[in-house]
Amino acid sequence: MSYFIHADLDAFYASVEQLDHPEFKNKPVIVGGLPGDRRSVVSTASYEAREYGVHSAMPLVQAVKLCPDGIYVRGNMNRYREKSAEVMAVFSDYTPVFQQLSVDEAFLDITGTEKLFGPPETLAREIKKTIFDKTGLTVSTGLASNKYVAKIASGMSKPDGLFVIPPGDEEKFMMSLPTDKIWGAGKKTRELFAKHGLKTCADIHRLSPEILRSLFGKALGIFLYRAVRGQAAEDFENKQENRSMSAERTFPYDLHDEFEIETHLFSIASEVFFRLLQTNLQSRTIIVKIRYGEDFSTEGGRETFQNPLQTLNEYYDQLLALFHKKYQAGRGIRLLGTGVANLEPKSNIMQTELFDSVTEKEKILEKSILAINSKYPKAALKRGRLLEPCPKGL
DNA sequence: TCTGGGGTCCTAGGACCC
DNA sequence: TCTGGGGTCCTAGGACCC
Repeated sequence: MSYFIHADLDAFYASVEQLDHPEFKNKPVIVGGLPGDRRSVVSTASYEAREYGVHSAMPLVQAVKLCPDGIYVRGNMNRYREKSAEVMAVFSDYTPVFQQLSVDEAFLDITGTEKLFGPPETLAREIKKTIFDKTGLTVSTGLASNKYVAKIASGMSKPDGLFVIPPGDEEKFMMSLPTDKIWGAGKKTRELFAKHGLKTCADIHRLSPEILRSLFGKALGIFLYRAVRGQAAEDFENKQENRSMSAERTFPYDLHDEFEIETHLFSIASEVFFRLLQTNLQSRTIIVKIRYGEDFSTEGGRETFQNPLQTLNEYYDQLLALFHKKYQAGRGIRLLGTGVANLEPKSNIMQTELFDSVTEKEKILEKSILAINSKYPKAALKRGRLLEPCPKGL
């Protein structure tokens, strides 16, 4: 028999803030921005703040209206990652087979640990206690025979709970749930459920695979068929990683000025390229993303090349060309983004042959400049080329 | 309400080749 | 002439997750 725990930290960012600032304890803490920040969104609300109706993804201005006396902070990802690492280290003390899903949740495969740690439920309680003792954070947990059901169970144990689904009860448990508990069916799919009068998982359970496929499409249809039977565990078993890398920025006021637009494009591209350099990956595809202010519409563009990108100069050249191909000149820009895709492990085979020594020197120089820029971000914003080609004969 | 940022996967259609 | 089918690669947009 297999056993999985899904563990999910409660109101993670807000809890870390309360931990680091004891005066925030038992107060409504909202992470995501300061009152007055335009176009921000709530990232995490403490349970005290949720009493006011504040929740994740809510526009910050609305949160301020609901909870004017809340404690607002922009947040500090580095600190949250640090705390996350402490938690993950505890998990790995109990099982080597654990899968981190995001900064605040993980699956633990505890199959076969009974001799060491006792029955699964006992172990789940011990893990919760250890996390709290060592990090001061509370964690919601679900225990089941597969990951999917464990994930749903942990969601129902919030906050600071443990929800156990005994082996054999997976299908019965799923059937008892309303459709909005299905992990993997979001807003649009729930609208479809409503349209077809599907209120509970049992309603979906009655539909044949063929009907599900015709209503929801191939992949989603099959997924739903399995999900309501408590069998959808393999769906995220082999999630591919490192397929793309991107950065984007929403501006408090729409951009119109070309110089400003290009400056931001360069700055965002530098950030992506620097992150790419810190991996052993390379990319042949660049992506641009533009969101217009007036109607919130978003457009993308992408281009794939024969050979992997070598330098930031090259990346920025191509990006700028692609941007101007897609941009509807004159419209105000709310968001700019760029990224690289088709990531693959770096191969050094062709490089020395295909690329001349100028490119090699350029790469080395760029690398050190980007490293300096990341250390002193104030000095980093610089439009145009990082390095101009050396004029001939000088 | 006026809608972040960083990801993954799916769908549909076009281009191209055999 | 007036048009198959499979495979692969690519693009654009969208759904979803945390």
